Amino acid sequence: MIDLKLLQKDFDTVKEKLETKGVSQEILSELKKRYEELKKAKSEYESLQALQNSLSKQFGIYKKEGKDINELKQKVDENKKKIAKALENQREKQEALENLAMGIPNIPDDDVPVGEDENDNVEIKKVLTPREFDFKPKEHWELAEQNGWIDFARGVKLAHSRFSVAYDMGARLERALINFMLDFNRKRGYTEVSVPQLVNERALYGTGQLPKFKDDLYRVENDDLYLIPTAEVPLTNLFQDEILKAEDLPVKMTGYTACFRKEAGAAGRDTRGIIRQHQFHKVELVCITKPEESDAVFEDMIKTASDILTALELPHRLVTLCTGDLGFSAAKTVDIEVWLPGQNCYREISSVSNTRDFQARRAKIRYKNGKKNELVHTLNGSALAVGRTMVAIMENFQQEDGSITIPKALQPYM
RNA sequence: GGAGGUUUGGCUGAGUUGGUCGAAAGCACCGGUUUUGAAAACCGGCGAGGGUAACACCUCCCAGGGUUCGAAUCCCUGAGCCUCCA
Repeated sequence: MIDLKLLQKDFDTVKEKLETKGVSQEILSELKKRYEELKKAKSEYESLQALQNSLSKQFGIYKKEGKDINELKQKVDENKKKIAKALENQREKQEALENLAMGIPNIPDDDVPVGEDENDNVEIKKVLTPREFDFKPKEHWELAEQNGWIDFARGVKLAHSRFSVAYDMGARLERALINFMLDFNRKRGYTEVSVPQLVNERALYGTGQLPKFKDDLYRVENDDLYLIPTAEVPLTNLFQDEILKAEDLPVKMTGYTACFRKEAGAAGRDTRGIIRQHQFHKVELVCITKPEESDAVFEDMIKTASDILTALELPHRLVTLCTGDLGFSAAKTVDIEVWLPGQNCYREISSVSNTRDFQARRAKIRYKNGKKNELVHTLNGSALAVGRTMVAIMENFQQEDGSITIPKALQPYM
């Protein structure tokens, strides 16, 4: 959630920043109005409550002393009615505010390039040079089927479209990659954490998937739980409602989970292959930091993800997302795109975001800064998406006959 | 699935004949005195959120509802933990 005090104090700056993310001034004015209304409703309720409290105290004293309480009782009853009204009003205002505020995206950092969509993203650098092919490289689904690594038809039979089955070397490669990545991250100082892959609504509000992106989540009806779309959700919410000790920061975690997404808005995109599946595997990084350290940690996370690709000999590039392409919770995001010779383009394989205090405010994650409690910064990033790494290995390591070699770094894991 | 117990501040733990209880006490922690230094001892401070220039004030004793002028304390519903039975 954005800082409503900041909105009230410095409306123009917030407005200017959020306009680049597609939020209209009208919505922000409305938000500010509702915030002010809530404050007013709150103070009305509280002064009535204060009166009630002091009358009640008096009531007790009168009774003890045997004084006549009829007059007092009448007063108190009247006030009670007012309180009920004021409380209802306050609740209405609170709800009205939250309904709006929870749907407002994070404010982009100052150094995020302003732009409309992915075409305005800014490349930072390329790492490793793509290999020259003396034959026409195939796309991964062709290679996967030819080698018997992935069975698309049977995935559909078991569930529905966008599900697949990995066999033999395909399944082993997936497992090897998970282990390789977790070890790699662990050596970089990230603690391995294994978390639930079903979470409650509160957690999804905390990281910002709800209320806006409900359509993209799988929900377990009977227990009112959701399948996680990314390990960011459980890993970040591990600390919801907590006040961390300054000396325990930064918390650096890595975790492997399956991820589940309905891909509601992606009809027709990437329908072939395993680029976009309803269930995929991902090794995630999540960090909780003091505000002043989050930039450094952000860089460390990007470096870690990039270094995994380098270790796997996969050419890639780093791209700063422009304001229009920035996700809901992110103040700044750097995507890592891996080179896919079969598709002849770079495709996203990791996305590292600093959400600043946006998620921390929603999930109430704070730390003790001296005497004061302050919101932490939370960051998340993939390191890496396992399925897409498999795609990249297949396409980059394919031979003319369609066979695939395994990157040296991965061989001990196979 | 059935029966019972339990849930209090960072921890331990009082408080359950409803009133001045946001809550005793101890530990931990912070500051001071003392000390060459440390320990011990003594003195003081010490939950969280909102609100304020600072006070005041409001809210929170698992969560949500209810009874009452007034609830940590009574009633209902739910959750977590524990024990017993199936």
